[in-house]
Amino acid sequence: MASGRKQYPFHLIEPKWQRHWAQQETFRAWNPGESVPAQHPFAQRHANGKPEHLPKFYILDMFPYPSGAGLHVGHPEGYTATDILARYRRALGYNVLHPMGWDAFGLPAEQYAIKTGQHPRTTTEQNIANFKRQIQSLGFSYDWSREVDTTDPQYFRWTQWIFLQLYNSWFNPQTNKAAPISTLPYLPDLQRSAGVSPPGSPGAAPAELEQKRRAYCDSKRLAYVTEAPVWWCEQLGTVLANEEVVDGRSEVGGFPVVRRPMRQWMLRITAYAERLLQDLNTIEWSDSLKEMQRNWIGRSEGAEVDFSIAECGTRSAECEKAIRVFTTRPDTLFGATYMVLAPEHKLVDVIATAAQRPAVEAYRAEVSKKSDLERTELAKEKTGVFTGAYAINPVNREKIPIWIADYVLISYGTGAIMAVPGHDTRDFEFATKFKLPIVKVVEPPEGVDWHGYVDDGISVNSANADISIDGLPTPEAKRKITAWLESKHLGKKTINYKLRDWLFSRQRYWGEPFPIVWKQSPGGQPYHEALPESALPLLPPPLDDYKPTPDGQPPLARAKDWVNLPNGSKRETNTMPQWAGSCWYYLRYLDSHNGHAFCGPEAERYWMGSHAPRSTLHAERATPGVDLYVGGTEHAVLHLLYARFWHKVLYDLGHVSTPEPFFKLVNQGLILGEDSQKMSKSRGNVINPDDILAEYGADAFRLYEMFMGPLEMVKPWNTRGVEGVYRFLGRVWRLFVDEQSETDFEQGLTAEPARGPELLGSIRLAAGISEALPTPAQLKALHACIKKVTEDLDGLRFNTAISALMVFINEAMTWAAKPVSVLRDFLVLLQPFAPHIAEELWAKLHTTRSPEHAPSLAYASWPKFDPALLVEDTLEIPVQVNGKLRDVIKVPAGASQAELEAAAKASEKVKPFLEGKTIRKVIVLPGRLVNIVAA
RNA sequence: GCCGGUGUGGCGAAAUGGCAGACGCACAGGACUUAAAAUCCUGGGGCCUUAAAAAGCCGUGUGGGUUCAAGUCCCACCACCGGCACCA
Repeated sequence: MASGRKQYPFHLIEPKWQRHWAQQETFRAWNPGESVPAQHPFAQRHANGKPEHLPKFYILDMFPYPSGAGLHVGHPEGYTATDILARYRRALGYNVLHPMGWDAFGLPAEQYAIKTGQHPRTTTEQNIANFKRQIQSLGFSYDWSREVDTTDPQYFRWTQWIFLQLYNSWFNPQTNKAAPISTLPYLPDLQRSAGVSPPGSPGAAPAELEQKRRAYCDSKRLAYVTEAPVWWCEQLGTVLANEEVVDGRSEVGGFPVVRRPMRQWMLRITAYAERLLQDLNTIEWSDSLKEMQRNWIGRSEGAEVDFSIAECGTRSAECEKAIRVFTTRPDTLFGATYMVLAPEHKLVDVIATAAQRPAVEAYRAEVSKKSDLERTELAKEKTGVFTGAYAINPVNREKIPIWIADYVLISYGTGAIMAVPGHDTRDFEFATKFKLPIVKVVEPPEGVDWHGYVDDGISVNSANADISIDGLPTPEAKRKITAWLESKHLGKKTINYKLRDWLFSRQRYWGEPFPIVWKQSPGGQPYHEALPESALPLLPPPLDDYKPTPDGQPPLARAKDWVNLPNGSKRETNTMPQWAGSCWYYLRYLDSHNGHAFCGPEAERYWMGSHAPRSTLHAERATPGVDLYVGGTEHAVLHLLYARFWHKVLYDLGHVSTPEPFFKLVNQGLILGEDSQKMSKSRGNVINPDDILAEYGADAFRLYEMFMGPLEMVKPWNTRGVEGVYRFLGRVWRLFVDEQSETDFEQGLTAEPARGPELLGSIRLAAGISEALPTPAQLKALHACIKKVTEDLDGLRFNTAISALMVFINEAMTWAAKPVSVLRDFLVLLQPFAPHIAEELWAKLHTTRSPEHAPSLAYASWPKFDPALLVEDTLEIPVQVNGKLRDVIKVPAGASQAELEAAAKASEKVKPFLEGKTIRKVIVLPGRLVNIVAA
């Protein structure tokens, strides 16, 4: 790295202030009711202000997974942005909550444990220590007293507690809210109380009834158990998450994985699909992010339609029933010429004819071997098999064949479709391949081929004795046919979502154990039961071996004493996924030491905004929830959807007071390597923040990451650019300090490096700095800077704010006399971006007192800009002829339209362009521009 | 295929519909220096012309349009990045 002389002694300044802030607890945020010590800078700033009377600002970073690789340059990007805003809001007078913590459960620590036998806690603690050191060396203004660690029993105690809230709740479709399971009406109870016996069980035994009731409750809980296929990797001896499986092989090691059904815990997030979708309209997230969530939720409106079975392979009672399909295009029902069931559909066994059964079985076997990935990858060529059975199209009574094909998914809709090859791309491909009839029921616009035309048009060939939708445009046709189907009890309007319930269990060691035990009913069936809240936290057992058992049981199953309880019940051996801890950490920060609740209600209402005083400091509305959340796009759906889901459940149950957790959210853009490629070890283009810090210091590092470009943009790293902002900080330093004392300092430092901190104090202020009154030009430069920096911070435009600071410094470097008042205000503006150098220079400006007693820059008031100072006496006005720039004229600031027009016409540079032409029109914008239209 | 985003000097970028390229990097020339580093000053989109300049013309992915005026608004396209992807 090419670099000569140090621009300024950041290596002494930065640790000095980091220590100072830590000792003073400068950035501690105060909860309602807390008494602030009189000597704390917060108390000095807000002399009569109790925390609860101040407007709050909650600014949150996505907490990191403390990996062994240490901090990446992407982490400080978002962290610097939030830190700048946190410091800015403090200067404006807000009570700012800006916390940090660790999302510390996770696979790497567990895999390291499997390899070495070292407990994941040890690895995790080491990694956290390293992350914390790195983050602290950047001088962020976090309130470390609120630090959370998801693997701390005092933390995950409440993660388990929230799980119990889910477990003990059901979603009431009447109120559209979660409610305690005790409020769930149980049908047999109701029937009995109404004097009606449940059919077929006049004298049901209490035990049997109890079992039924339990099964009914379990079918409604927000946390429930099901058999679901998971990825099992034989070589790794573990189960893998979807994200850990790439092209049918494990991401680590590249070993084959297979689907295997296992008992799994699920969370009923689908119950919240509509609210998760609708409430996106109430929060300020980027359009692209909202769109991603909308797509993930995948709402589509349509109809369910019943097709009766005409010819069936067996004589089962099932054959009397209908096959239900979901369609978004009920208007094309007359064009349904065949049906397709997913290969896994329950009715396939029932309807397949003897002749077709071997082919059907073979196809199903083949499909079951394929992963979802293969199924979609091989999507080019459609495959499928005829079942031999027929159904009746309910609108035209035609007999249509029933096929099975893997392009129909069992997990969406009803797992069965009506195929309309005329107007659906996939059905068209399939019908073409298997020579099935294709008919036209939608008339496309003039000149468009109707074959496979899928957009809206006019219905044709769509009438029977009872109903006709011919001639209707698609939206009306849909409405009319759906109403008709409902009237005939053949179908009904339905909404479907792509969103699936959340698979919530992992077969891992390093995660939160479920607070659940399994018991045997008298009949021998196992059932689950929640632990009481008093049993929390439920700690995982100590183990020597962190691998799953040879028969595929989770690692916790190895701890026999832990699993088998004295009363004969057994513990749940699955653990929760890493998402669990990150679903609610922003709530724990509010009251992170509370031993009685996940968060105290007062702290919750204050910081989440529902009871916070409205801000009189800023022209904006009080925001419900976290005021600003910054993090990477990689969490656009999963984390941000899961957290919103949990928050809504807690809201329904009265534990939190806002329906949404994160009011405003910004995604920082990825930082690429110097070669404009994604940073990766294999490419060798990874930038280590520690190296940059050692070379240029934290302030330059912070400044550079913000100066690179807009926060949300993807942008390549350029270490030369760091040198640029580093030079800028050097100019700031030289503006303030006396050259001779600086030279003496350096010589002293070379002789006795150990005396650095002491020598730092010997650097004197530059001679030109005085209490003199600023000149109008100086005030203008300062106030232009205040205006620009303030507006840019409000708009999160850090790069242009920094350029305004540079413009100011470039001008101030030319001043012989430097008024202290101007320099002070400048330091307040600089402080959020480069806090260490700003604090050091601020302390030097207060030399009358010892630096320890100087008012803290961290709580200095943000300067207000005075528009009157920015008014110019003369203005430079561009003059255009026919929209092309011809001259720039100088006019007095108050020049009237007529004066401007006259001055423009008088310009020697403009005249030649008006020669021989007639002036048609003159556009004069006073103070801005003159445009002469001539022809 | 669908959805979202982005295209501006050698590079990162800036620009309420109103002087395109602020600020910074890299580069070139100069000052200081025995020399270097550091620092300071100056220059710079392209074309045309010229000894040098001035003036002029062109210029924000491409092609149209709206407007007195378009990087900015509208229409159609192209390229790149991100997400989803047989979701009926």
